[in-house]
Amino acid sequence: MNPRAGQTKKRTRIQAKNEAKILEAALDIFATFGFRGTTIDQIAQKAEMSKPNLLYYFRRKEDIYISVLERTLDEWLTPLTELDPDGDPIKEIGKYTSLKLQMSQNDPTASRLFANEILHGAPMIEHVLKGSLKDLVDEKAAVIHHWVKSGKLTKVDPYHLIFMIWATTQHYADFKIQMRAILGDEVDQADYFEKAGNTISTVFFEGIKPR
Amino acid sequence: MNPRAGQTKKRTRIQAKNEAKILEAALDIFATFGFRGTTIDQIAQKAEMSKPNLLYYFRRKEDIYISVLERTLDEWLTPLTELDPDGDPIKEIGKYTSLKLQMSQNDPTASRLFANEILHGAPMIEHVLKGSLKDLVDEKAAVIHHWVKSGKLTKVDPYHLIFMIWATTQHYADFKIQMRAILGDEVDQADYFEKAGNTISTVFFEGIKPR
DNA sequence: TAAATTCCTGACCATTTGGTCAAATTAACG
DNA sequence: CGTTAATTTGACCAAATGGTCAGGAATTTA
Repeated sequence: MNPRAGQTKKRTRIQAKNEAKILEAALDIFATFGFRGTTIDQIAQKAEMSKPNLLYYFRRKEDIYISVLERTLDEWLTPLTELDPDGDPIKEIGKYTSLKLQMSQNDPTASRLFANEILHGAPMIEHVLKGSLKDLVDEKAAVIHHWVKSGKLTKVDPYHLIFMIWATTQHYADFKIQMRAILGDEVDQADYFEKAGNTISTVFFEGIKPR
Repeated sequence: MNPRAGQTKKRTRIQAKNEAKILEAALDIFATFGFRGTTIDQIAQKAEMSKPNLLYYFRRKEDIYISVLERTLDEWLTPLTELDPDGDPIKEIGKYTSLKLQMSQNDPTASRLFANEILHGAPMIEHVLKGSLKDLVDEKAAVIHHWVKSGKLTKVDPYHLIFMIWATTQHYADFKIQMRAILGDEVDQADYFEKAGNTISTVFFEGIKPR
């Protein structure tokens, strides 16, 4: 019987193993080629199984895509949840930025997957953006707003500050190819992301106008 | 006879009109759905002509895509060329940032088109990135480096500073849907980009650490 | 106006691709 | 071991899609 038909039947070992294998392969392919650019055959090949067998676990291409998105979303939102209202503002924002940059370094596919989805109008995850993401951002924007009010930060709009952090850090995952075209293999060296982090925090904290 | 077969025959009025119509329609569609996500039929419908007629002007889907990319590339690089080595560094970078942000506001499709292309590995424009783009960036990075050396700017890496400017400004085109999900219709108001610009220049110039 | 050229279209084709299905194979279990 | 359920596969289908082509309509040119 099809495993996804019988709601929450007991999950077999084989089932768990194959589903994981599929999702792992799918993340890579979807992140590179987008939803429409990806074929089921590609995923099946990368997951080392036949197409009908893959479709035995996920009935439709869309099901795989949604599963991959959901799986990555949690991980993606975690860093922001850790922004501590009681911590030192500069340190907290520094930690957050650094964490996001690390994610761009260690798991660029996740970033590219979302970039693709959003660029194409976010047809599958719009409700998440308007739901849990918006709630989380609203909450943390309030925290930042409070920091600004109490004079611990320069007067900036909290939302746009968050957008700036997202933009700069995710850029290192999404546009890495452009960076490599300009800087060469340097972008694959170990100290590249360190340099990036230094520049980002210098600009964010001090600004480029000499004091 | 097919207009693209006879190299540089005299361009007809009809030809010029239809080619422009096609490229305009194609920009929109390609920017939204990416190369593989776009069908020739979609472009033909938006350009108000039949598919065979469209293929009379551009023999292959790829030809349209490349034309659209090339057409937008020049416009895209212009602002950076205007960074004046003899101007005031803060003013020059402010002008550049503001110009790029304006482009995200007025022509977000162009930004999305490139984002798509680069996300997918830049298969069509890699040579441009490694060529004229790299040259231009190298040149302007040298200018910024000089500004830093002479103490007119905080000590930052020129390349990463340029990347930061690209990231923050283009984010307002590429991720507008996410912003709208979080902020609502505010993002379509006239003063939204003004607020964005203010935040960006405050952070870039002053930093978020209070003086 | 008549010939030549450009422009346009409906019909058509080959390939790709998402998805199905019956039947074979393997694993699980009493 | 034998029965039952889960897994895998090759063959197949229908729709979508990139692209072709012969010929008709419109436009330019002589």
